[in-house]
Amino acid sequence: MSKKDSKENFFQNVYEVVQLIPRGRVTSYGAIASYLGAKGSARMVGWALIASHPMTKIPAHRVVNRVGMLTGKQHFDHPGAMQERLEQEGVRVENDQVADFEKLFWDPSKELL
DNA sequence: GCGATGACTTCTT
DNA sequence: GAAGAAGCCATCG
Repeated sequence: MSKKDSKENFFQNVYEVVQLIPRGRVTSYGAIASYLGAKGSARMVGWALIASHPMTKIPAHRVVNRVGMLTGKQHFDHPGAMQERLEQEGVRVENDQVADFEKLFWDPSKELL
């Protein structure tokens, strides 16, 4: 831990935020990135989830893109698991897209504030 | 070491 | 308003 600390911190932050997402709620990569200060680097958030998925048990299915589309469902154990899990939590998903995404949107910088 | 790709977002045409 | 291109940072080939 010396120079890599910054990067690790970013990953840790993502895990914390995603784990703090209330059940039946979803968020976007940009929101997390912006909250962490990586505004513009939403891709890193996605990478963090990929790395975190097999590492930590975080509800990555609660994280979707800006339009609420389950873009990363393919990265789950089984395609469709993401949607099933969301529905299991009370989130309605249609055509790999979160219904009422704006309503279920969970902004860390606003809700967590 | 350079090029290409990726669970995205935002600006510009 | 919609479509295309660029930007961002890290990992893989």
